Amino acid sequence: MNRMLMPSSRERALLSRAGIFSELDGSEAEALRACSTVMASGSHDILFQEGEPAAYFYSVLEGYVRLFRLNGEGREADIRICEPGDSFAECLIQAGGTYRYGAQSMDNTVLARFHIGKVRTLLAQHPRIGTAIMRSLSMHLLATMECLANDRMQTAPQRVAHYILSHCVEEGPATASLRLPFPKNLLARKLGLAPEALSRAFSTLKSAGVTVRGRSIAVNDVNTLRRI
Amino acid sequence: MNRMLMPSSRERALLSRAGIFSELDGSEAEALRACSTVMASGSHDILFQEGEPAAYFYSVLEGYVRLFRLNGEGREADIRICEPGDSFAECLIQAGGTYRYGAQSMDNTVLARFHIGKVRTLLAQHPRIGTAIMRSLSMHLLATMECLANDRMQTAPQRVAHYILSHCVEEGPATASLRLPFPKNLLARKLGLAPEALSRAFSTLKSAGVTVRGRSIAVNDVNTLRRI
DNA sequence: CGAATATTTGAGGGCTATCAAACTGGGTGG
DNA sequence: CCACCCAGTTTGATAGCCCTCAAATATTCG
Repeated sequence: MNRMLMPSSRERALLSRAGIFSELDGSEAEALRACSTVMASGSHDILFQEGEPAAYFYSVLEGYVRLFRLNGEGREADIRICEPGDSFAECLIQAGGTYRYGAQSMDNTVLARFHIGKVRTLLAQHPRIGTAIMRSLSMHLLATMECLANDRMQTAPQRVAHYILSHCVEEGPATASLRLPFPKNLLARKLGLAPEALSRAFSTLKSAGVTVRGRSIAVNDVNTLRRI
Repeated sequence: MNRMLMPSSRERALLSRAGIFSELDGSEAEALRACSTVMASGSHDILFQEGEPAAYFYSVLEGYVRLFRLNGEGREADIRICEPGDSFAECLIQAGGTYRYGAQSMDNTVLARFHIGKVRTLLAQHPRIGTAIMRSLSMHLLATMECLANDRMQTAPQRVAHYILSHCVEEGPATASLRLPFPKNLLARKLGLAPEALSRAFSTLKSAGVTVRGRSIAVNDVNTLRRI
């Protein structure tokens, strides 16, 4: 299921592109890298479950990981979809103990796994690593707060419009397009919707000039979309 | 509107009870305190608006502050209700620039206001202050993620039951009680509900042995409530 | 005591989850 | 090359949940 990989130069390159490493200098990056192992996992593999003792935090190098919580019986809710460059569970460096949510690979993924205890030790010696982690935590917190606010005030079509507008690239006068990096059911999870609701949201947005074909999305008029 | 206060010994005591200060030693606490000003504000005062340049983060000493976001027109959503001991906007130490949400005092409040630039300078000299801030960020992130998951999977009565169970004190065999520290409309905001929905949730919970009188809540049987 | 503020209750409607079924596209093996 | 299969997606029907508006009732505070 999970196979360990030799740290190849390709993986070193991927790793240094991870958000945690930006703004670290050579020796800091090397010290942090020394706490990590690169690993791979297949689609649907569970990386850890809510409640397990927490030993590692992770950075996604390739693929997608979903973080979720379970309710008493059966129901589960997604909290976040992690993309390449994202890290997760680094909050346990300071709020340690056990994982507070589950993590599941949603594709063939490559991950860097950091030993929490070792990284914690590093903080005294390399304060800028602490700063890098604070930056990551801060950005996650802001993103999660925005997500919460959007859940509480936006309808499904508005959430989808917002996603499109913040990920598309302009192509011509007010037109834009976008190719989803993952299947629609992952986008639905990310937005807190059932897949059916996402599909209906897209069809609502047709009248606002949004065309969907497979993973390709085209926007006729960015300004119309913004008014949704 | 906002009046500055002399740093009295009472406020010093309040301040050291703030989450940020726990686990700091005397000199670290003193250094952090030197970046702060104590201030008071009245109910409904706006402390800052989304989009304003961010110069300070805050710790609530007394009273309650709500963090919220505005939608295009009129609608607003609450993100968090901050209680005494909580800090907010400390994520801007690393993800600085502008405030990403508004903050409004919901009572007569006493706040400590920390100058972000000064605190950022302190980090190199006192790494454990950075650790304290990381811990605060981590706990906020976990709490916000839990809130998001609960919003996505729990109904109004379930959210209220969850709130009661996590704040009540046991009194007898399986019985418990709780006194709300703030009016019900604040609880409604905290749980992402309209005040009417909170009221209806309480009345639904009557059949599970929950009695509400003003701010006092009594629970007949904790286990019944847990099964909601 | 009285005005302002909270809370409750009722009626109605919009939104989205759920279940079930039809449909799509791409890959498989014959 | 084609029939088949499968996972992902779409569509339809239904129901539950919660928001909104409006009005009645409690509470709080000065």
